[in-house]
Amino acid sequence: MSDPIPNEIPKVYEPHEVEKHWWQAWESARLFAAPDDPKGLPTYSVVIPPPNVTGSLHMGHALNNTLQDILVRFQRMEGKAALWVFGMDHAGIATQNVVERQLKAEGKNRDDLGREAFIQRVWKWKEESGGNIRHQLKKLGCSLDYEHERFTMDEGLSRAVREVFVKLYEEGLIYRAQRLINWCPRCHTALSDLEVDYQEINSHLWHIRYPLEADPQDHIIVATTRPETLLGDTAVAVHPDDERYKHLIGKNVELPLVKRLIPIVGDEMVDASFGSGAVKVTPAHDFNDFDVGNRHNLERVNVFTADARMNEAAGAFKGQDRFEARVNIVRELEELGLMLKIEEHKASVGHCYRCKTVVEPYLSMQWFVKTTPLAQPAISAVRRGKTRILPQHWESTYFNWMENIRDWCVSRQIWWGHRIPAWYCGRCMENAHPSDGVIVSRTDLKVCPHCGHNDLRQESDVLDTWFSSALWPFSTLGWPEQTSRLQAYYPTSCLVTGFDIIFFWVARMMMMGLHFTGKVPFDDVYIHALIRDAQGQKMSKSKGNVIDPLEVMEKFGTDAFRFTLAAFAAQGRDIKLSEERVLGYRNFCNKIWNAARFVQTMALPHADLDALAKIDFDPAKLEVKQDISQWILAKFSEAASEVRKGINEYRFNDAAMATYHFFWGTYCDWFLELIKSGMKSEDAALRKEFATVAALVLDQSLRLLHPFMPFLSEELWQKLAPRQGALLPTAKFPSALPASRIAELRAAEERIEALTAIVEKIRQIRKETGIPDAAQLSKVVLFSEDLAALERIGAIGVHIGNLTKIGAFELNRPEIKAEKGVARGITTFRDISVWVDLKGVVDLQKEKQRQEKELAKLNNGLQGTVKMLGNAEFVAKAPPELLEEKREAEATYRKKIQEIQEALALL
RNA sequence: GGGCGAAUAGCUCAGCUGGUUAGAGCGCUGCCCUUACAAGGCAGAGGUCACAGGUUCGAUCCCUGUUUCGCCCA
Repeated sequence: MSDPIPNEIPKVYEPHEVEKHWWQAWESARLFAAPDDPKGLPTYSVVIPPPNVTGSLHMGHALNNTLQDILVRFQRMEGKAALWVFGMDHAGIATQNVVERQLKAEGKNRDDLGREAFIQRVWKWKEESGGNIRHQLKKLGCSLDYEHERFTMDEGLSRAVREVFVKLYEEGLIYRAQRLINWCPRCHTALSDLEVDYQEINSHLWHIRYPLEADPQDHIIVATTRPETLLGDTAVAVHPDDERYKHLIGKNVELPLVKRLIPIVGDEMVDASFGSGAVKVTPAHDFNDFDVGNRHNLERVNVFTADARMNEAAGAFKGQDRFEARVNIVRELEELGLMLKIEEHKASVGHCYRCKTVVEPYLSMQWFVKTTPLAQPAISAVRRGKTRILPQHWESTYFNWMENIRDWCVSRQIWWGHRIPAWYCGRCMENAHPSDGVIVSRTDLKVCPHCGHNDLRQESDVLDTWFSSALWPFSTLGWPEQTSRLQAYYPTSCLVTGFDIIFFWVARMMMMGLHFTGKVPFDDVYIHALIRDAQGQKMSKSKGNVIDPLEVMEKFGTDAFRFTLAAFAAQGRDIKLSEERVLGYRNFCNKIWNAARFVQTMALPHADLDALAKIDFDPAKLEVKQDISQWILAKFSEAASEVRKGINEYRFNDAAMATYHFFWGTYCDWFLELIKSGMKSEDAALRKEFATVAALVLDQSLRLLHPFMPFLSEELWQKLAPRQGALLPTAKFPSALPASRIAELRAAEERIEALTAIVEKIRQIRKETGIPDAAQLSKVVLFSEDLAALERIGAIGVHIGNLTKIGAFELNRPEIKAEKGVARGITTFRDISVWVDLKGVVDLQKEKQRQEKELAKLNNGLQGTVKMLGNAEFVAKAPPELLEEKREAEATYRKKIQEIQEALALL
C-alpha cells in the first residue's frame, strides 16, 4: 500500500462528513423555508403527520418521511414553491406520563405541584428534552420547513382548537353526556374507541348459578368472562325466543353474594348459542349491557373506582383490585356451590394504547363530538374524487369506518392539553337556567354571561390530542386567520401516512377540514406499507427485533438507507427490512461515487467546461455526433421519464429502480466502458464530445438521484463543476427529451443496442466454450440481412474488439460459414449472426453442446408458435398485429434453426 | 362474525390495460485483483406463477370455489 496522495478522491464513499457538510449548506441557504407569498409560482404542499413531542425516530417515521421528502424535493426541483410543514403534537397522555414519571422519581406526584405548576413543568420538559425527532429528521435529510415549525399547543393552534370547539358546540355537534367510555385506570382518563388496542387473551368462561327467586333450589346458569362485575349486575338476559328460558322472562333471580333481586329480561342481543344462552347484564361495565340497560330501564350500578378497584357498592370486596376481586369472587362462588363449571376461553381484551393497561368500560360524564353529520361530506368528497386515497383499495377501509362511525369522546382527564373552554356557573345550575349552567366560550370567562355572577369553574378536562391534530392541515397555516400561507398552500397536495393511521388522521382531518374550510385538506392521500423485521414480525421493544434507523444511517449512510426504503416501498405491502438489504444499496452509493471519480479524472480534463458550468444546461440542446453519445442521451431521457412517472404515481420503488438500472446497468456498465477507448483517442473533438457527454449525463443523473440520495448527489454534483453557490435541491429536475429529438436519436440508439447485443453474444460464446478471459482471439465475422445497418455498426465496430478481446472483425464474409473451428451465435436483437474464429483455442465439443442446447430452445419456441398459428380460431380472432408478429417469429425460428443445423454439421 | 389483502426463483418482492422467451435485488455456481469501483467485472444455474374449476382463440393476470397466511373492524 502506498501512502495516500493529498487531494486524491478516496476510493470508497464515506458518508458522514458529506452529510453534515451539505446539511449545513442547505440550512444556511434557507432552501427549505417556503415563502409566505409564492409570487405566482405553482405550489406544492405537504404537512408532516405530526410526530409526537416525546417521540424519537423509528422505522415507521423513517419510511414515512423519506417518501415525503422524495415528493417534496422532486417538486421543489420542478420549480414549485414547495412547503413541507414541520411540527409536532403535544401527545397529552404520553407527555404527561413522562413528566409524572420524573416526579415520581423525586417522590412527588402532580397533585403536589398543582395544575399550573405541573403544566409549567411539562413546558420546561418540552423545551429541554422534547422534539429529539427534529434533529433526527434532519439527519435523515428531510427538507422540512423548520423555520415555520408548529406545535399543537402553540398560541395559534390553540386558538384554532378553541374556535373549532366553540363552533361545533354552537352547532350542536359537541355535547356533554353521562356515558360508558373506555377508561384507563392507570392514566386516569377516558380514551376514544380508537385508542384501545384489542388483544386475544387466554381466559375462562365461568358458568355461574343464579338462584331463582321463586325457587331458590332452582337456578339459571349465566356464562361470563368477567365474574368481578357480577356485583354490579342489574339483570340477567336471555334471547326472547329461547325455548329454554322463555318462561322465565319477567321473573327474578337472586344475585349471588349480593343477594339483590334482579329481573330476567328478554333481549335480541343475546346469542343463545354462546355459553349457557343466558348472560348477566352489567350496564355500568359493559358496552352491550349498557344498551340492554337502556332498552329495559335497568339501574346502572358502578362497582369500580377510577383505579379499577372495587368501591363501596362491592360490599365486602371493597378496596380490592379488579383482578384480585375476580379470584376472590370465583373462590367464594365455588364455596357456595354456585360455580357450575369453568371453561377455557379466548377473550379479546382492550388495552390502553399508551400504557398497555387493561382498559375498563367506565360510566362517566364526558364530552363527545357528534360525528355522523361531519362524516357525510368526508365520505362524499372521496366518492367524488375530490380527495384520492392511494392505493385505491384503502378507500374501502375509509368508507367502512366512516359509514359506521361512532361519536368521538374528546375529553381527557389529564392536565397537559387544550383545556376545554367550558365553564360551569353554580348559580345558574341552582336556578335551573336553560343553559344548565354550562357556558362554552371563545374567551376566558370571569363572570357568568347569564347571571353575571362569578361563581364560575372552568371544566378541568382537556381535549384529546387528536382533536388538535385533526386541524393540522389548516391550523398550521394560520387558520382561523385567512393568512397568505393558508391561501397559498391549502388545500395541501398530499398526505403521506401508514394505514394504521387512516382513522386517527386521514378521516378526522377530512371531517374537520371540510367542515371548517369548505375544502378537502389534501388532494391525495398516499398510504404506505408498514415496516416489519426480516421475518415479517412487527418491530417491538419487547420482542427485541427493533432496528434503529439512526444506527442504520450510522453504519451505511443516510442515502443508502433512504434508497433502500424507497426501493422497497412497493404499494400495499409490508416492508420486511434487514440490514443486509441496506448493504446492497450502500454498494450502489459506492458505485456512483466511483463512476464520478472516473469521470472527474478521465473525462473532465477534456470536457467542455463552459457548457457544464451552466447549471440549467439543457441536454436537449447538446449537439452530439457519435452514436454512443446519442444513444446515452436517449437512454437517459427514458430513465428520466420513468423516474418522473414513478414519483408522480407514488410508485417509489419503480422510480428508485429506474435510477438504479440506468446508472449502473447502462451508464456504468456500457457507456463508460464504451468511451474508454475514445478518451485515449488522438481525435480531440471525439475526446471532447465523449468527455462532455459523460459529465453532462452524470450531472443529470445526480439530479435524478437527488430526491432519493440527497447528500451523495450534492457532494458529487458540486465536485463536477463550479456551481457559483448554486445547490442541487433547487437545480432543475431532468425532463425527458421531446419526442422529435428522441426520433432523431433512434437510429443511433438501435445501432448501440445491436452493438451491445453482439458483445454479449461474443462474451457468451467465449465463456461457454471455456476460453480464458485473458486470451486474445483473432477475429469475428458478422452477418446481417440488413447490409446498410451492418455497415453502420461496422463503423463503430472497434468497440466490439475492445470489449471482447478480439483482434479484428469482418462483415458478411460467407466463406467463414464453411470453415471448421468456428463458433456461431445469433443476437436476439436484430438477429445478427456472429461467427467467432476459435481455431486452435478450444475444444469444439463444448461448442457442439452449446449449439445443441440452443437448438432445443429454438425448437421449443417454434413448436409453440406453429401450434398457435395452426389454430384457426386464433388466426380468425387475434389482433392482426399479433398475428403478423407470430408469423415473423415463426420465420425467424426456422431460419435460426437452419443456421444452427448447418453449423452443427461442420463441428 | 363482517371486511380487506396476500400466495410468482433459495430469500424478499416487481409484473399497472389478458398475447412477454415471466423480471429485479440479494443469495448461489464458475471465471477474472483488466489503472473508476473486489462495496467490483463477466458469464451462468434456478420458476407447473398455491390448488381445482370456469370465461376466452389465448389466463400469472378476469370470474367461482378450496387451502394456507396476514391485517383491520366487531
